[in-house]
This record gives sequence, C-alpha cells and structure tokens, in this order.
Amino acid sequence: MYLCGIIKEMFSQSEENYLKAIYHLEIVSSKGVTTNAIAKKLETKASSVTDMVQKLSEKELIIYKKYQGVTLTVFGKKTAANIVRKHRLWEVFLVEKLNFSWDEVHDVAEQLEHIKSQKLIQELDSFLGFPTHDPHGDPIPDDKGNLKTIEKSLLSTLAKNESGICVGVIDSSSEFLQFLDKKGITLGKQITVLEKEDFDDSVSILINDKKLSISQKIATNLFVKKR
Amino acid sequence: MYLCGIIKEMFSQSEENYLKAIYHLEIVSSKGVTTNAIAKKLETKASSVTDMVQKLSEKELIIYKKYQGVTLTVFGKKTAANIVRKHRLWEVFLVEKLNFSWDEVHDVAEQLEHIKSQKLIQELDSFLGFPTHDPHGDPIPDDKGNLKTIEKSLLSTLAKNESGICVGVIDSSSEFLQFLDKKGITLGKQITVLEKEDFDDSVSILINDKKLSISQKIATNLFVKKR
DNA sequence: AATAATTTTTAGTCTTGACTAAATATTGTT
DNA sequence: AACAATATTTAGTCAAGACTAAAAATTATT
Ligand SMILES: [Mn+2]
Ligand SMILES: [Mn+2]
Ligand SMILES: [Mn+2]
Ligand SMILES: [Mn+2]
Repeated sequence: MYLCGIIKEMFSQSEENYLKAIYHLEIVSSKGVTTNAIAKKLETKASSVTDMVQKLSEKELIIYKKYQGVTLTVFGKKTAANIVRKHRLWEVFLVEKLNFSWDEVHDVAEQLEHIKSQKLIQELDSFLGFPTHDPHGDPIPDDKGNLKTIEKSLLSTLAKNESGICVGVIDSSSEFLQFLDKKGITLGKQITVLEKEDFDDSVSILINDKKLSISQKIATNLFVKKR
Repeated sequence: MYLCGIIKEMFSQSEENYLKAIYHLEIVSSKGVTTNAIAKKLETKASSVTDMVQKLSEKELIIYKKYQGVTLTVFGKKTAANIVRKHRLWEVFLVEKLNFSWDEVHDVAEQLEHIKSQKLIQELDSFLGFPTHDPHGDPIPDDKGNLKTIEKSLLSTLAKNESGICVGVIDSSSEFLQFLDKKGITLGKQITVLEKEDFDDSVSILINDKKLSISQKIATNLFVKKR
C-alpha cells in the first residue's frame, strides 16, 4: 500500500529532515558537517545519523566518506533548499493569513514543509504575493533553490550611537520570540545603541522611543540592518 | 475522572487513513465494516487490515470481534470525522484560494488532512468563512464531528420534467470530474430531465440552456437537490 | 610517540506497517 | 448435512528508521 506514487523524486519525511538539517549546518560550518552536529540538531543518536547518511549518500544527495563528515551535492542542496522554501512560505501563510504569531508557526511549518505538490507551493507563493522573507526575517529560497542573502549584522556588533532596523533573529524558539514581543522588539523596528557596557556586554538601546537594556544573549541573537 | 478527554491523542498517518476509510464505509454499509471492504478501499491486503484493526481496537477507536467486521466507537467516529473535516476544509482552501480545480485537490488534501494543529484548523475554517460543503458538495463536519446532512437525490431518480440543482458527486475521481467539466456540469447548475430512456437508462437533460444526453453511469453518480 | 578522550561506525535489536502463504472460519450451494 | 467457495486470521518476513552497546578511527594530551 504505497501513498504518493506521483512525483518524480520522492523522499521520506525523515530523509527530508536530515537534508534540511545538513543544509542549515553547512551554512554556518563551511566544512564537512559532522555526524555529531547532525545528531544534536535533530535530537537523535549519532548511530542513527550514520545509518541515514549512508542512505542519503546512496541517493546522491550528499557526499560522504567514513569519518569525514558530509557535504550536500548540488542535487541535495537544491532539494534541501526547496524544503526550506516550503517551510518559510508556510510560516508566512500562518502569520499573514491565519493569525498565528511568529512564535507559534514553527512546529506546524515543520509538518507542512513535507507536503508534496508542485502546484501547491507555486500557488501558495503567488497567493502570498511572492514574499522574500519569513516571519523571523529569514530569506525564502526561490524556486530554483537560490537564496538572496541581504547584509545584516548582529545587534552586538553595532557601535555606540549606531542604529539599524531589526530584520531577523538567530534563535527562533518561542521563548525567545515571546520575550522579544514582551520587550516590544519586532521586525522592522528601528534600534539605536545608546551605550555599550564592557563588563557584561549588555547594550542600552533606544526602541519605540524608549530606553531599554538588552543582555548580551539577546544582542547576539538579533539581526539588524545598519543604516 | 481520567485524562481521557483532556489529552489530545495522536495517531499515525496510517491509523488515520484506516479510521477515515472505516468512517466512509460505515456510512454506506450500516452493518459492521468488513476486512475486505477496508482492504479494497485502501488498496492494501486483508492481512494488513487485520493487523491494523487489532491495533485500533486496542486503542478503543473501533469495536472488533474476530470475523465480525468492525464498528467505530464514539471516540473513533469523532476522531475520524475530524480527519474528514480537515480533508474537506483543505479542499475548499485549495479551490477557493489557490486556484485548484475540483479534480486536482484530492491527493493534496489526502496529505494535508494529517497535519496536527488545533489552531491551524480553527483558523483555516474561519479564514474560509466557515464553509459547509467541500468542492465536491460533500458536507464538512463541525468541530464536534457532527455532519449536517442535506437531502439530495441521485439524478437518476428524477422523473421526466422534474428538475434540481446539482449539489454533489459520488465518484470524485479526476476523470469523472473532468468529464463533468467538459460537459458544463458543475455544482450549483440547474438540471431538468427532458426524457428518460428505458432501454439503457440514459437521461436527456437540459443544462446551461442546452440539451444533453447523459449515460446511466453519470446519472447515478450525480446528486441533485430537487425543487 | 604513546596514551587518553572523543567521535564515528558497526552489529544487533525493536517497532511500525506492509507483504505472502498457510490455516481457519464463515457463507453459499447442492 | 456435506462440500465448495470465499473471507478472515495467523505465522513468518521484510524494510524503514529508530535505539544500545561495542568496536574502530580520529583527535587531543602528555
Ligand atoms: Mn519537518
Ligand atoms: Mn522561520
Ligand atoms: Mn490521508
Ligand atoms: Mn471532497
């Protein structure tokens, strides 16, 4: 009894989750992505990763040599980017059309990203007005898998009296996002650095015409676009 | 009092597909649903059905006694209705918002119906304006699992000179639906029976101000609301 | 360079959900 | 009632994808 015998290349939900994890890890690591890194990201065991990595390698989605970590092939990268594309488009849908807040979308998008339908994703993109970024400020890959990366800087890198527009987050856990909401920090807001404290790396900022003290942890998880 | 009503139980995609199949079969059969009937509907083997049916019985979703067929429990029926609800709401979404035609929605809805999120389905319902029927004229269960069934009759049961509004189909395969499209037969259209042929049970109808000859097969797969 | 610590892989097991083939129960027909 | 046909269940396999424990390779430390 097989479901989904329709589309050309079909990967399981599990395979897709691995691909996506490797894709994200590759962006930051720039070297081969290690077994342990994948295991940590997916909250699974290293031995399970080894199994899956061998399978993905068979399918020519990744390059894998024992003990050497993995790299996405062009095909694998394109496939992964498409999953990320779907994830982020669905996040936009949930926020823009279904009144979800930015801290509620992740788990649902994690499921929706695996729906197989070329037409669905094309039409969704069009329905949403071809958005370029998701609710967390992350760029949405185009239908060829290309990412248009904008220059953005961590808030912690701004100097005193510099200012920028809030354009993204690193940590998109609902705890962090709700914390930002509570502080009135949302995408699009202007932030000006009033003071930088050396002893704890906290930052004093101006936002919403109010002065706010921001811990180092927050400042290193918030992206701004300098101006 | 235990947590039964409180904890949201989660079922696998496969379990949900079985539940839905049994739900649909129960509507027409009114007796216990047989192993073979389920196997046929899901295009699987009877032995696989027996396995799953034993599991669903363990979970108190169905009543099962060996060789006796199965019946949904109240809990099982509610669960199944909720899956049907999601399926049909997604079908409406695809047609109303994403330019799908009624013959293209089924496979995608088959996947979307398994997405787990209470909020998602509530918001979707509201976003769609609380639709009562899906694109094939099938009623959408409410959030308690209740079906509001309207009276409708097969086109084949209309007498000469009777007329009705086209409100649904039995067969919703894309072949049949595309055939209806080609003939200009869509939901909401008025149909008047001009002539009934005894020798082949075909029907001559008036639709879109044009006379059309309809085979018996079509006439027994089209629902109309008499007027 | 040798040893210790860490990472990664292998071997073996488990669960889910499918399958085939064989056994058993039910139903239909003479 | 006996037998044949059909339906259903059981027993035994298999693949995917997880796990644990143990082995092997790599990396770090003395
Ligand atoms: Mn996912
Ligand atoms: Mn996001
Ligand atoms: Mn389904
Ligand atoms: Mn439908």
